[in-house]
Amino acid sequence: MLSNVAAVVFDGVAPFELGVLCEAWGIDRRPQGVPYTEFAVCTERPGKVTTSMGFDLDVHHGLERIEAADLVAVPAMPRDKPVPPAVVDALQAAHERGARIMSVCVGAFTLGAAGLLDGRPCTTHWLYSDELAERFPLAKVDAGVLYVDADPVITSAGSAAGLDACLHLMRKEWGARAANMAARRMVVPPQRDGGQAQFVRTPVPPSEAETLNPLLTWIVEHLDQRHAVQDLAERVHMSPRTFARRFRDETGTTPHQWITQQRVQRAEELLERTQLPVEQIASEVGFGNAAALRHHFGQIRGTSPQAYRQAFGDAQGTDALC
DNA sequence: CAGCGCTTCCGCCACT
DNA sequence: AGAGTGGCGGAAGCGC
Repeated sequence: MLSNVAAVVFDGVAPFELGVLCEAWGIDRRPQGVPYTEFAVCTERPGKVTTSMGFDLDVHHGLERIEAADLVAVPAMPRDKPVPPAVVDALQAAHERGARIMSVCVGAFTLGAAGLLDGRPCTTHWLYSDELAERFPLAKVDAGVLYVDADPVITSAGSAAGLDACLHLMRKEWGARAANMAARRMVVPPQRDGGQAQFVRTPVPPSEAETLNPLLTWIVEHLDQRHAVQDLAERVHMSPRTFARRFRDETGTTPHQWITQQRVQRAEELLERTQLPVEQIASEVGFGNAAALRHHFGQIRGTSPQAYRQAFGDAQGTDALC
């Protein structure tokens, strides 16, 4: 269930991280075929809430709004100030009744204060991961990833990684097509995988010519073919060694892993919108056989292609929007 | 699911 | 000196 989202804020909230949540959950994208979520921002005492950027919010809802939410979202808030006890109580109550809780960036500290990270794998902005581990010794902090889905508790890394976590949740609940559509409306790349490294060295490459982007889109357009690292390196006139390094710098993964992810992603789309047999989908996305597809699909998505099609497949085959 | 041959990845180092 | 490159080899991972 994912139809009602509440974002919790208190004084000093970071506007960008809150904005990420508003953008992800607060916009009606039903015309694009994305399920609707009721969304509200709430706080202990409705009214003025200060932000970290020198302007204030006027929040209309109190913490009781959380009771209706199946997802409680926590943006980045001051980690050096005590979390209001009422917020702690509300988070714990939400967790106990089975709601999902997600945090963005240092919002993880708020979850930690509510004891929600104890014994769970989690992450936060790489700058603060040591501090998080120190202050919440029972939390299993992984500093190197974009987000961690320890359902029902999802934590994400710095700022924009929150969006990746949101898209991940949409994909999980609504399927790849709805998630891709939402991503498209937000004009962000469809989805980065959670395990992707936080520390991407060249997040904004200087210019098209100095980038692997053209190669990446070429690969995606020719997914059905085999792609050896050596050939790819030649295509961009680099030695295999340099190519591998540049690839990691720009994407945060290795060529092989990246391609596998793309293949699974494409397979998802085909499972959703076509009736093609798994065998044929496997070969269209570049897996040698159906077993290979099943293997990687299971690894990355945690289900089988068949089960995925059951859950998200479009029996009518109508596909006007994508 | 095991085993085998091949590819990939990464640390190290020498060279521009 | 310092940054980027590329070859090498071993371990891990992959496809079949």
